[in-house]
Amino acid sequence: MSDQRSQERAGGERCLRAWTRLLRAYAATTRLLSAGLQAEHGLSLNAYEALWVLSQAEQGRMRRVDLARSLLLTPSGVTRLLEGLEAAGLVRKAACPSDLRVTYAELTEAGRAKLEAASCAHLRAVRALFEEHLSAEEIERLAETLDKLPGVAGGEGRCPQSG
Amino acid sequence: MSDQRSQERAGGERCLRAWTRLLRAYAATTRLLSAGLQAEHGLSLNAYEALWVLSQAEQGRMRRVDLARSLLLTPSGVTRLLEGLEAAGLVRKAACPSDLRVTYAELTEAGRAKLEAASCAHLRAVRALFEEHLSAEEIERLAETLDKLPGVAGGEGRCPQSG
DNA sequence: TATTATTAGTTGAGGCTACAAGAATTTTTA
DNA sequence: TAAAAATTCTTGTAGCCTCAACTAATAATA
Repeated sequence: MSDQRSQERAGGERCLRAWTRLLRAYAATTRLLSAGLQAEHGLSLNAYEALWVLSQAEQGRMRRVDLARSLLLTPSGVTRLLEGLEAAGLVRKAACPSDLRVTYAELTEAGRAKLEAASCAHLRAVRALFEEHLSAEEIERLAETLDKLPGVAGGEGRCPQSG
Repeated sequence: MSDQRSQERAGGERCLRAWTRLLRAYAATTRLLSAGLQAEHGLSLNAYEALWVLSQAEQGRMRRVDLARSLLLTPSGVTRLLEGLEAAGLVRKAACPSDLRVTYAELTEAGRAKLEAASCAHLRAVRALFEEHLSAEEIERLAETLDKLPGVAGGEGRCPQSG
């Protein structure tokens, strides 16, 4: 009967529902979208995202640490990811003359070409996924809502290892 | 003409924005929430979810295949996940007399206790994560929207009732 | 300036998950 | 009812990622 208590519980259930949906939405959508990317271009989702982030950066290059923050990976995760991309010739290392600690990750021409080749089909798949099930307003609102969760907005993701 | 084309592009960008937010939201929130669960109870997120799903099932047990669908894991993923939970004594195997192919995953008393012990702090963390950043309506709408994405609602409409 | 703290990045070990292949057991079909 | 197909589950292998520990370089401080 206590109105307050039942409201309490409703809040908990609402959060739990949103949370499990988020987990499932991630699992379901990444499975769908990574399949095509992997089959057609041999790229994982994070590999694609890395190429894309680099392509948006000045001179197509970034410090590896910034790339990590941008992708929400640990520094070691970036090292491993770039290992593959470097082996494939899509990204190369570049030194930073003013700070010998940093190594840039720099998009190669092949990397840019690969990104362009993969983008068309990938973007189409992303659009299909969202637009076939959600209205424009729902999509917009979804992005806005997720943006408010901690660590999601902008490029200012915090590195989990040094936290 | 150009109006239509620019609307086209706006739709693409909207989808892309929602998609990258979803990726980042997953990465950011799972990191936050799994940390506590792992540190305090030695459970991964999927291990917790598995215990929870089992606890909601009749007699605290399910066919492994159904558990896989519910968690959006492959059958092999479930085998490996349950390996750990069985070794920890939280789940046990049980035979199905009517179909010798199936093995049930069955929650043990220790498993139920572990779930109960972990739930309180975990639920609090989930609530904090959402309610500190989103309004009740936003949370509600977020869950509803994600539910419309393919494969999210499918596992079976589990409306969690607080354990 | 010498020392200490911070930052950038890599490496080894290990966890989690998928995929492919295979074994055991129904179920379907001809 | 025998053969084919489908279902349930496990195992080997491999990819991707994290954490802990480490090196190297820079910044801050006494």
